[in-house]
Amino acid sequence: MAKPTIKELLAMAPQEQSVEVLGWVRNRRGSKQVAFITVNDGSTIHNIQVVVDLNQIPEEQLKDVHTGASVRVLGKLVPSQGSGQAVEVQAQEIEVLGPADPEKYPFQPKKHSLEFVRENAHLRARTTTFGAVFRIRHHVSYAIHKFFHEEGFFYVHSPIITASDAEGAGAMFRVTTLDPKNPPLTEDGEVNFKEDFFERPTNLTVSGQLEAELMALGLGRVYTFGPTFRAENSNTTRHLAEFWMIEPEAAFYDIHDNMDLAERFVKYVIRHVLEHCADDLAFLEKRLLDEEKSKKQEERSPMPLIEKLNFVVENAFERLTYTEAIDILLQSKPHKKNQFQFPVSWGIDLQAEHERYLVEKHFKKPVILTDYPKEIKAFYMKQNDDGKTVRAMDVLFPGIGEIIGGSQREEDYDKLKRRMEEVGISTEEMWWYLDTRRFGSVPHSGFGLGLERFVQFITGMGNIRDVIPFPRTPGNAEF
RNA sequence: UCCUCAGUAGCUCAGCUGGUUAGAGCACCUGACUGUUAAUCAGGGGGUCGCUGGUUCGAGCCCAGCCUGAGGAGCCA
Repeated sequence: MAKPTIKELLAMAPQEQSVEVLGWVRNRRGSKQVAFITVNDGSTIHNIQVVVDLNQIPEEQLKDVHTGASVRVLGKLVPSQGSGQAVEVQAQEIEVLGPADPEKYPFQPKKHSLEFVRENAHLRARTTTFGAVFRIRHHVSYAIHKFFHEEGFFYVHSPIITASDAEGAGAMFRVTTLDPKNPPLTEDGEVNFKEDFFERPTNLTVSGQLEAELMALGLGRVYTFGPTFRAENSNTTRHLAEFWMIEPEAAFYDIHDNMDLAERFVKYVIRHVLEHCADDLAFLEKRLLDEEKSKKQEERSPMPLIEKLNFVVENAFERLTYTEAIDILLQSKPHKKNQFQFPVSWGIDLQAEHERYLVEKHFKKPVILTDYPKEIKAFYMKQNDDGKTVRAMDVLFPGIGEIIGGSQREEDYDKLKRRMEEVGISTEEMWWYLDTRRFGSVPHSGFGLGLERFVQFITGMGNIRDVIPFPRTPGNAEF
């Protein structure tokens, strides 16, 4: 039999059978006669209680049993005499595999601030909160693959190193093997990338979308799921320099198919987590409620975490155009009372305060905005007949803002080429992208979803650095 | 990058208008306790008050610069 995890041990019927417990000590307490050790192995949020009769187990075996130590316990699985758990392990032998000096181990059996735990990111998988978050992150990732597979989408691996710097999605990390102190120069005194590894400038990808489009125009329905890099100097609770993005792309999908897909997708994944991570969600919900006790009434969430997730699953997303959204904002109280920091008018890029008003105050549910002015959106989006707007769609969520950004793509070769020239994107370097519109072009659509923002929404974690194991942010790449 | 706030024991924090030897809870160590649930009770050890400079008879507290962190904004997913 495979070694049972604590999750499996807790589910067994206690019949005084011999069991082995492997895990990390969370806490130890007790009296002269008996000691209680709570052990966790990460398989579940629940701990198993090991009971030690001090008349039978030599003191020597217990002296290194401190919070943080790893242990192997041999014992019998019995019904618990205490009220906090159904089963427990009556210890017969305890071995400390790796001691943890209690003077130096950073975590204690008490509540720590997220800032402190974040500074100990190398050990934080051992905490209750982060165990729950990372188990949920796994289930989210699994449900994403499951959803797309069931919908007939193929998982494609887009490149991480790209030569294209035309995607316009922000500052990029240069990839080079040149000596930074002494790079080869051209006659003009510029760095000569002809001598670099790829014989041209290359960067880490900021999006797999363009490659996903190439694959979709052949495989039909595809999605990417991989790391993405942005060298922006962003210091917020919603930005990372390295994050994971999911980008489906589907041939013969128009903007409405795209919206339907996005809504189905989000609901499917949340439903999966509700079904499979109930214990972790319950803990995170309680944690959030405790945290919010110290906040003002108006800053508290309108509903508890699980209720919020059910609400998203059960209600249709509100769909409206950018133009309709601007009208609502122009009619709104904050606009009339001059309370928006950024004034509202048709053509502006919506600010966080505007999106929050629409999602949190006006509709009180997820919102999909479409048909944005072309000036504030990317070159590849399909142009509407009005000549002013493009078939973009942004899905806005309460608390975190834009969680999905997508569009129907411009499939018309001439329109796409003209737009690229207008905004100054090299049609020569992007010949391969334009080629898909020269040969057998079809309407197609797709979107990008930031995995971490999604996990933030599902777990209720306020800071994006707490939903990725080892966050990369400006000035921060330890661990 | 900009704005705001914060930095006191391993952790969470208190420290009055500048005044003598800087405090509490938790953790740790010692002891007590027949089954605990972040156990409880008694005692003990533990501090470069972020760093540098300044004002002052005297600075944890006031001033300047810097460092680090958090929240908000921009950029976006």
